[in-house]
Amino acid sequence: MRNVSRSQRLRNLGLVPTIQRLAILEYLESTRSHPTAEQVHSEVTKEHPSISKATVYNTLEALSKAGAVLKLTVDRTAARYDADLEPHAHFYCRTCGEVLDVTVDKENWLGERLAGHRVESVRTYAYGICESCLANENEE
Amino acid sequence: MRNVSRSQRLRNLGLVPTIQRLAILEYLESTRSHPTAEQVHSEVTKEHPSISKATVYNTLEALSKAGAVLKLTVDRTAARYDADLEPHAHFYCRTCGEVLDVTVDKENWLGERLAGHRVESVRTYAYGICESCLANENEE
DNA sequence: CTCATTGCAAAGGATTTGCACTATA
DNA sequence: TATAGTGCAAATCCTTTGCAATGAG
Repeated sequence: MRNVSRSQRLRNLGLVPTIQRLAILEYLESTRSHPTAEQVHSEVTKEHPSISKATVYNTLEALSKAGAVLKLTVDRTAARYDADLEPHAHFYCRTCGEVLDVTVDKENWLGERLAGHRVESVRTYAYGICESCLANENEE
Repeated sequence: MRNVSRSQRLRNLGLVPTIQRLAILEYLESTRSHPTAEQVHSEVTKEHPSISKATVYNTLEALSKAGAVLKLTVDRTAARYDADLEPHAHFYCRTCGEVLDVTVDKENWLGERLAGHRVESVRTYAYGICESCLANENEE
C-alpha cells in the first residue's frame, strides 16, 4: 500500500515505477543522512544486488529533476540527496563530514522573483563544526 | 602601491606573496564573473604564461582557507571563486550557466550558533532563469 | 642556505556516456 | 511488441598528489 502510492507518485512525475526507482526512493525517504550516490548504491544493492551505479545516478537525476528529492551541493566532493521537501537549511561539519538538517523559519525568504530573475529553488548551507564534534574537542 | 597592499595582505594571512598568488588574487578582485579554477588559469596565464594549474588550485585553496576569497559550490560541475566578501547570495541561471550576485539585507541570518553547532560561514544559492535569459525566451 | 612554493605529469574520484540487453505497459 | 529503463565498462572532467626544480627571505 505504501508501495502503491509510491508507484503512483512516480507515475505522476512521468517516471516509470521500476523496482530500482522504487528501491531508491524508498531508501531516500527512510533516511535523514543525506547520502551520496555511492552510499545510495551500496544501500539499495543490499536488497537488490544487481542495481548498477549508472541506474542510481540516472534515477537520482530523474528524481531531483522531477522535484521528488533535493540534490544538495553542500559538499563539493559529491552530490547529496534529500527526500525531505519541507523548507530547511543544511549544515556541513568540516570535522566529521556529516550533513545535518537545520530548521529555519522560512528558507524561501528570497521570494520567487529576485532582481528580475525567476527563482525556482533556493539552498542555504552553513559550514562549521557540529555540536557533537565541539563536545569531542572539549574532552581532549 | 596597490600591489604593496596586496602583498601585505597576503603576508598578513600567512601566505608568501609570490607573483603567482598576486596575479590570481588581483584577477579575482577585478572580476565579478565568479570564475572556475580553469577560467582563473586561462586568465592569469595571459600575463604569466608559466603559471600551472596545480598552482592555481593550490592558491585558490589557500586563499579561500585564509578567508581572502569565497569558494562557491553553487555549480556542482566546478568550484567557483569570489573575492567579494560583502554578504550576498548567488543566483545560478540554468539556461546560460552564469553565476550572478544577489544583494540581500543580511546573509548571516542564521547567526553564529545554530542548534548547538558553530557556524563559520553561510552560503545562499538561488537557482532558476536569469532576467536576461527570460527576455530571450519572450522574443521567440 | 633553508623551507615554502611551483610546475609537470600521473593518479584519483565523481559522474557521464555508448551500447547491447531487459522489462514495462 | 515498442519504448523506456538498466547494467556494464570505458571515457570524461575536476581536483589532488608526488616529486624534482625553483624562488623567497
